[in-house]
Amino acid sequence: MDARSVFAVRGLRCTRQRVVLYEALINMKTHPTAEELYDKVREHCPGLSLATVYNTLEVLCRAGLCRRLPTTRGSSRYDADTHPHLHAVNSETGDVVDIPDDLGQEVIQNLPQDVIKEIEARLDMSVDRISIQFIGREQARPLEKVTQEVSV
Amino acid sequence: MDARSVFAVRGLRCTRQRVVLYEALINMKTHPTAEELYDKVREHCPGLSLATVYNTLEVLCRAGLCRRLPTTRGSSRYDADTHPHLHAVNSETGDVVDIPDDLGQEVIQNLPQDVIKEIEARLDMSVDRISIQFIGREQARPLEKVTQEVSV
DNA sequence: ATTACTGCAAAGGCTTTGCACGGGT
DNA sequence: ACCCGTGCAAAGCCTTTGCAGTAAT
Repeated sequence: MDARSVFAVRGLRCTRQRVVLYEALINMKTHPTAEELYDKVREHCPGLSLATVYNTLEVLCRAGLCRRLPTTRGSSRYDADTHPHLHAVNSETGDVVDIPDDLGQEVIQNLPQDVIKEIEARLDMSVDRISIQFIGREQARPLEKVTQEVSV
Repeated sequence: MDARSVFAVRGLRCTRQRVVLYEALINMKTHPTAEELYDKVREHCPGLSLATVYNTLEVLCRAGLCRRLPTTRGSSRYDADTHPHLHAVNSETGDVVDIPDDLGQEVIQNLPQDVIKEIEARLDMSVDRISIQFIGREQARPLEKVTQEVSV
C-alpha cells in the first residue's frame, strides 16, 4: 500500500512533503527526531521547512500513522511502525531502535494477563497500551555479570 | 534515614531547599513536573526559585536519588522512588502514578530472562534497566471488552 | 576560609503558531 | 474554485546558564 492510498484512507491530503516524510520515516531503522528526519529528507525535497516536518508528524500521529516516543530529554522521536513492538534505548546517545520481533513477541506473550486485569481494577483505569523499553549501552558486558533492574 | 544523612552519603551539601524539595518529592504519590513541585513547596520555602528546583532535580538525578521520567510532551516528571517499580500513565492528562508493588513485582518476575539475554546478544548491548508503563485512561471499561496492545 | 548553592534574569533548545502564498482536490 | 498545507518568521514553552551574593562545610 503506497503512501497516497494510506493517506486517502485517513482522509489526509497527499502532498509531496507528506509522502517524502512518511516514506523516509517508515524506512529508517532508527527513530529519528524531527530535525534528523528533516536533514534526511532535505535533499529529496528542497525548500522543505522544519515547521512542516513538525506539522506533518503531528498530523501523522493524530491519524494513527505514527507515534511520538517518550524521551527523558532533548527532542522527541518518532516511529511510523504502529504494530506492537518493543524498543531498545541507548542511554548514552538517546538513540532508539526496535527489538527484533520474535524476541519482542516472546516478552509480550509472557505478560500475565490476570495481573494486568488486576491493575485495571485497582487503579480504576483501562489499559490501552503497555510500553516497554530496554535501556542500556552498546558493547555487551560479559553476560554472566549482567545485573538487571526493572523499573520506571 | 533523614534527608540530611541521605545527602551526606552522596556527598551533597544539605541546604534548606534541597531538603524541602527532596522530602516533598518523596511524599508525593504523583510524579510531578518541576513546576508542580515548585508550587507545592513554595509555601514552605518562600523565595525559592524555579531554577533551583530544576538544578536540584538535576543534582538528585545524578546522585541516583531521583529519576526523570520519559514523557511524550510537555514538562519532564520526576520520581524520587528509585526502587524497581512500574508506572501507570494517564494518556489524557499525562499524570503518572505507581503500580501497586505486589502487582508490579509479578509483572517483573514474569519477564523471560533468557529472552532478555538474547536481546543483549543480538543487539550487542547490555540492558541496564527495563522500563514498563501501562498507558490508559481513567474509568474502567467493562473488563471483558478490554483489548490490549503492547508496544512502543 | 573556602567552596558550592541560590536567586534572578537572560539565553537557549525544541515546538507551535500566524499569515500570505501556492498546491491539492 | 475552494480549502488546506506550506514556508517563513515570530512567539512560546521548558530548561539551562552566568553572575553576584549567601550559606554550608
